[in-house]
Amino acid sequence: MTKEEILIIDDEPQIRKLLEINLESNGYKVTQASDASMGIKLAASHPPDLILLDIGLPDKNGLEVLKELRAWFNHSIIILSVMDDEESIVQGLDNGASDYVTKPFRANELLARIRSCLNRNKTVDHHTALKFDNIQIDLIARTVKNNYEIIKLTTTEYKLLILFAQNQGRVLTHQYILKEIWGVGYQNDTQYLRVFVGTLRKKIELNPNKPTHIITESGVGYRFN
Amino acid sequence: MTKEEILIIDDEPQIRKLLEINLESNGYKVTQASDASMGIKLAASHPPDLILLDIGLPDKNGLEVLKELRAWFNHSIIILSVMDDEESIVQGLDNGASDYVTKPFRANELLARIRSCLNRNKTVDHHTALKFDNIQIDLIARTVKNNYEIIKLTTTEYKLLILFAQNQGRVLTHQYILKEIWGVGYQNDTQYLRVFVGTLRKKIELNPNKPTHIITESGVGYRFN
DNA sequence: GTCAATTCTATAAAGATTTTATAATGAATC
DNA sequence: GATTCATTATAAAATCTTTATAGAATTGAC
Repeated sequence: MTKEEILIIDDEPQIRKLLEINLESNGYKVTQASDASMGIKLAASHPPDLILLDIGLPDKNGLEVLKELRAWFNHSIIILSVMDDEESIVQGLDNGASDYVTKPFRANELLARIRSCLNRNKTVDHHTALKFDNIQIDLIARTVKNNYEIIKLTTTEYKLLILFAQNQGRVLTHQYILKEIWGVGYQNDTQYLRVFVGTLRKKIELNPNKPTHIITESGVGYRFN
Repeated sequence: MTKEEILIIDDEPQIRKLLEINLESNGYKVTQASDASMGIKLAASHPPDLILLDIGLPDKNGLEVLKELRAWFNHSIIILSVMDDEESIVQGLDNGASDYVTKPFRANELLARIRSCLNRNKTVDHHTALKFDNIQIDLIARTVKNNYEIIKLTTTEYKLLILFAQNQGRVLTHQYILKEIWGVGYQNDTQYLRVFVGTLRKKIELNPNKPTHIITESGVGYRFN
C-alpha cells in the first residue's frame, strides 16, 4: 500500500520537526508549510490525506484558513492549538475540523486521533474486492480484471475507475471528478476527462461504443453502473 | 426533519440527567441505559444515531463493550471517561471510538463533538429521495427512475422536474417556471416550456396523452402531482 | 346553450449550438 | 526508449432553439 500523506501547517519549526519525526517513524509521508498561504497552496497542488493545522498562524486568522480549506478539501483536518478555551474548540469543530487537539499535545494520543481520522473514510476500502458484471477490482492488490483477465490500467485510469466504483449509481459532475483526480485548478479541463474516460472504456467495456458501465450524462458528467 | 437519537450508557444518574437535559434542549432525542448489558440491548433493538459510552461501567470492561458494539454498530460512539491517561485514550480510539472525552467534560465542547460526529456520515446516509407513484427522484445521485428503471433526462428536463417536484400540488405559472429554469429575460418564451413539458411527459407519464403528473392549467401554467 | 372566432396548447421537425468521442501529436516522466 | 500524460483538432452525437401546424380550450355574441 502507498503511504498516507499528512500535511503539517505550523509556524513553529520545532513543532514541525517533532511532528515530522513522529509521523514518519509511523509510516506516514509528511509535507510541511510554515504559514497559511503556503499551506493552502500545497494542499491544493497536492492534496494530502490529512492536514494538521495550527490555528495560530502569523499570516492569517486560523478559522479563516479552516473555512477556506473546507470549501473544497474533503479529507480530515485536525486543529492543533494552544487555545484550550471551550469557545475556540466549539468554533473549530463547528467550522469543519475533524478534531481539535491542544498544545502541548501527547504524541501517542495525537497519533491515535490521526489514525481515527484516516480510518473514517476507509469503510469503503474494506471491501477489498469490488465487482461489477465483467469487471473485478482488487483494491489491495491494485489489480483490475475484465472477465478474469488482468488488464493494465495507468495510474490515472485506475484512480478514475476507483472513484467511479466507489460512487456507483451516482452522477459525478465533470468538475467533481476533475477536482478529485487532477486536483483543484483543473475543474475546467473537461477534455482531459473525456480522453481518459475514452481509454478506460476501451479497457473495461465489453462494447466501448455502447458503454454499459460508464454512462455519460450529457451536460453534467458521468455515472458508473 | 426527524430528531436524531442519542443513547447514553452511564451508571451515574446525575451525569445521565445532566446529559439528558443538555441534549434534549439541543433538539436530540435521548435514550438511557445504566449498565453495559442494558445499553447493548437497547442499541441493538433500536439503533441510535450516536452512543455516549461511559468506559467505566460496573458490569463489564469498557473496552469490551466498545468492541462488542463495534462488531455491528456503524454510527458514532463517543467515549466518556474519567481516565485521562494517554494509554486509555489511545486504546479507546484504536478500538473504534469516534472520539474520547474526559470527565468532567465541558458541555458545549461535548455538544460540538457530538455535532461533528453526527455530521460525518450525513452525506452518505441521507439519500434524499422523492417519490411520486411510478417515478422516483434521487437528488444526491441525480437519477430519476420510472418504475425502477433509470431514465435519462437532459439538464433542462431534470431541472424542470425538480422544480415541479419541489412544488408538488401548486400551480406554477409559465412566467415563474421560465424565470426559474431559463432565467430572467425568458419569461415570454412560453413555447420553450411547452416543448420541454412535452418531452418530460413522454419520459415520466405512463400515458403521455393523458398526463397524471404534469397537469396543464390552461392559460396559467402547470401543476405537478 | 350554441357556434364561430380567438386564444392557448401539443407535437413534430428543422436548424443552431453545445457537448462528447476519438485520433493524433508533442511533452513529460520513469 | 517506452509509457503515460497533456493538448489540440475534428467529426459525431446530443441537446436546445425556433418555426410550423394541428388540435383543444376558452370566450363572447347571438
